Amino acid sequence: MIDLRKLRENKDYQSGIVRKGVDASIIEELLSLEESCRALQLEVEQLRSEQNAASKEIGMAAPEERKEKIELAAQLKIDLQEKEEEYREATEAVDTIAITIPNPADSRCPSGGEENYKVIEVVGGQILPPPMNHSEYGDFMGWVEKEKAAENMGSRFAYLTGEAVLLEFALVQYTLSKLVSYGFTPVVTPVLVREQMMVDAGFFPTDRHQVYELAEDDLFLTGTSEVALAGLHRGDLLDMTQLPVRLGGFSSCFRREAGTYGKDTNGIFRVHQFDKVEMFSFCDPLTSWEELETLRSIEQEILNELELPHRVIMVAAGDLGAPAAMKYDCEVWLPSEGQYRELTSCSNYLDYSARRMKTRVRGEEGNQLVHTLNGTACAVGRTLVFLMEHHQQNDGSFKVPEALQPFLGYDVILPPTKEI
RNA sequence: GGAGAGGUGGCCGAGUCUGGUUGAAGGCGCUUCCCUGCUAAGGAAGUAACGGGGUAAACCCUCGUUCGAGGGUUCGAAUCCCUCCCUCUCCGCCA
Repeated sequence: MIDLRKLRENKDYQSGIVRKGVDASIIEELLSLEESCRALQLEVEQLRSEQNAASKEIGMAAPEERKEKIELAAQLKIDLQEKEEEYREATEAVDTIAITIPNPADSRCPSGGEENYKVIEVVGGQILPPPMNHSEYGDFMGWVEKEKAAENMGSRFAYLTGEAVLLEFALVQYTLSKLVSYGFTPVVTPVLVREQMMVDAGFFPTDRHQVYELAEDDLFLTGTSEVALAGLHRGDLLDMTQLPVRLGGFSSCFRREAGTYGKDTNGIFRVHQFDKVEMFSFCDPLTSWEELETLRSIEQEILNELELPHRVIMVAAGDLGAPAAMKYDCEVWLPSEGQYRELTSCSNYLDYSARRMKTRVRGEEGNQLVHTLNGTACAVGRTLVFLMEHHQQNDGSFKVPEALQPFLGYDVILPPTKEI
């Protein structure tokens, strides 16, 4: 949720929203609704104050005076109820719009859409494609089974088999131990959440169409453990000494991938279900930008140790999700496609999600909302895609990156020997 | 799934039957001060959040809201009624 007070007092705040693609007229409308709402609030509160006072008198009054006083209070109540109804409608009108307004983009974000990103850093080269692309190599190694998956589950599903599974768990182990060394608490999160949790984490109403819903039970399958991680401190008042609260969530992630028909149909680059280790931070509002840099550096450290050439881009304002004020994408070079593709990302939500969740920190001058940030530590399936292209050898074997070797047990995986 | 008990401030815990001066006793914790070689112990005071308005501004004034959530009854609800959520105990089922 945006800060309505800031919205009316701060022009930059407004323009940050416009840069996200919201029509300025909507903001104008919201502001005028909000103003009349406050005027009504004042009236309601004055009436209620009178009514409260009248009621209080009754309690103290002598029995013979009561009848008269009750009649007076009853009339006040009728007036109050009328005004309250007006006020209720006004707040509803404000809320309906306010909940859809995205967090303003930070002024440092480039303007524009998907194409207007700014390259922050490039690490490693743009190497030539290996003999097999990730999809072919997955078949070759017997690591990915998509045909049966298509029959049983539909498109965009896959079975992961053989050493790929061992690689998956090595990746998870490796990532989690790295996060622990940075002070993250590992968390295995539930993947089903209530609607309100989706709203509070900043995903609803904007991204509702991307989420699987279990209508019978009013639950939603999360597309990232971030949702449940955020909920770990919903409604809490934290101590400054606790911050940052760093959580490393592991969970399967479910995404409908609506509107991506025909896109990335090869292999397991884009599937409905994958496992992910996610970083989440509840942070002191004063240091959240530093925290964002920390998340980014951890992501890059992981990419470097997995020996994946990549670049970091700052996502343009118009391409940011609703809750993010700024976002870095780490894009890894995908040799078979000859382009950089997103593998991880991290963003600073500032107080957008915290406001909905009412997660606060006790401060010297009153309590304030915390800032929340999140970043991908390891999106396992997609990481495998890049590993399969970058570490496949000419003889078909797979060279295990050194960082993973302790967690896997060997340094090379040989192709399966053909059965006759 | 069946039967019962319960959700009160940072925490614990009264109040609910018998609705009114209870934003809520008491305790713990915390803050400030006093006392004391130091510490501990002891004494005094203070200590909810959120929202609106006032103000140049405010830790200042004022109003409102909040006793799991949302409705209802009433002049007035922590207290009565309804719905939902959650926790605990017993039974059943179960990886």
